Amino acid sequence: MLVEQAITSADKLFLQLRNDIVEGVIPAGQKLSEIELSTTYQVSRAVIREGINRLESCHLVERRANVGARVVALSATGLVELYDVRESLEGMAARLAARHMANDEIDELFALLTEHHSTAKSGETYYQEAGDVDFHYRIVLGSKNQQLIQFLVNGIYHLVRMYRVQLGMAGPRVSTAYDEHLQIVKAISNRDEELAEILMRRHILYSRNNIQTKLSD
Amino acid sequence: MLVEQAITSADKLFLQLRNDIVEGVIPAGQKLSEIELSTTYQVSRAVIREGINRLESCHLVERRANVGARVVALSATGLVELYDVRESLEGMAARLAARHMANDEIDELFALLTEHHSTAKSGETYYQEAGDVDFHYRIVLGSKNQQLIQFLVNGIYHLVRMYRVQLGMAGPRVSTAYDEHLQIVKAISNRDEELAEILMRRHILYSRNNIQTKLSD
DNA sequence: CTTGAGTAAATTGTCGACAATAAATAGTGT
DNA sequence: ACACTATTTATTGTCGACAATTTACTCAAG
Repeated sequence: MLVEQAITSADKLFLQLRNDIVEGVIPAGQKLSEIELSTTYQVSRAVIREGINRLESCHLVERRANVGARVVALSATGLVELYDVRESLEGMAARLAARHMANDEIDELFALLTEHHSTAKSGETYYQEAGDVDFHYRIVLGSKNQQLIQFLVNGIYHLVRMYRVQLGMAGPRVSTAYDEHLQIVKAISNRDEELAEILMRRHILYSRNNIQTKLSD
Repeated sequence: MLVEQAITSADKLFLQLRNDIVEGVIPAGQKLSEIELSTTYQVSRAVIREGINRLESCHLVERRANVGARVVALSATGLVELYDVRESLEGMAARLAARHMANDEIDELFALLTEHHSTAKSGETYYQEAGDVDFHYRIVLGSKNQQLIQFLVNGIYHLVRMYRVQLGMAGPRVSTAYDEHLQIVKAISNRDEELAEILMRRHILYSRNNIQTKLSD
């Protein structure tokens, strides 16, 4: 996993706040008061503002001039919209991965899948979700497209996780996902760009539909 | 066109800096010294830092802790990578536009195309590029996907423009683009999502290839 | 001449105070 | 009681100064 190391205190604050927001410690829609945060975290307002600015770049908070920042309000619509973006970008990532991934990277991917599969059968849902994240993460990195990597890893993934945690739909659909993952890796292994993209898009579309029906209840 | 109005002085500075960077007044790779900028623009360093932070969210500058910010270094690779991302996202935008655009919006789009076409025949290259931007812009808005709109309009479009200006390839391929635009709008008008996406992706792929060959010289 | 440690200069990070703006409250007239 | 205005309060925006860090420079040793 990519390690983001904090250098300045603004870095630390940013990472902590991002985690707190993504994991739901700070709930959606909540106002982020600069004064309040500066007293709780024992740093000056300049540091807080710096941190909030970065959260804004991740689309995790929204600011209005002279009013303040709030954690983004989440809605079923927003999550579904996000999945459309994911479908498009990760589909492209799978296509590029089929073009650019090294052979040994693909081998590792196969190994990872079987390992996750055996762990999943023992019923540990935590590892299931972690495995899913890891899988998508490697495909994205395999695209070798820095712009794409940047958008997905530093932006969209945190957003998706926040939505899923707060809407109470963490870690669904893991049992069926394994086979879909396997087919994708096979397509990449065969250097079949077209199929890799199609399968990845379907895979994410299924998740989208799954979420949409769950939200109807 | 969407009007971004500046409220605070940090807003004004951000918009000005962004424009200067995108239009090449501030060249790629240049260091953005906080002290220097604060003297030239006659504002405090806090305002400068705020502005630079926002430029960072647009991926127009890169910062390193305790070192400073520089305008992103551009390369042929980077531009091509960006076009892959565009292909994916705008393809999805065209698909969603075919699903969600209102009939009168589509009519306006047709009208816009013929108008731009007649203007272009008089040979005004400025309007050609503006027309192209306008066209893509409307498709993206027609997707009604706020996440997608956000990513493209506030992020990628500025980046693409910067790359194109600085690599000296503003406004190419306008003559052939008209027909491609027309076919896309027809597909949207027929509510043919699949075709709309395919045509948009091809359209952007052609631009990508065009740029790639030009960069080889 | 090159390499390295050590020092000096310049730049960024952080802080607390003040100014400007928006929200909340109190007061007045109808 | 209601609507509207004036005032107060709280929050964000901006500023200049200081601390921490990096970079540039000096100088001595090999």
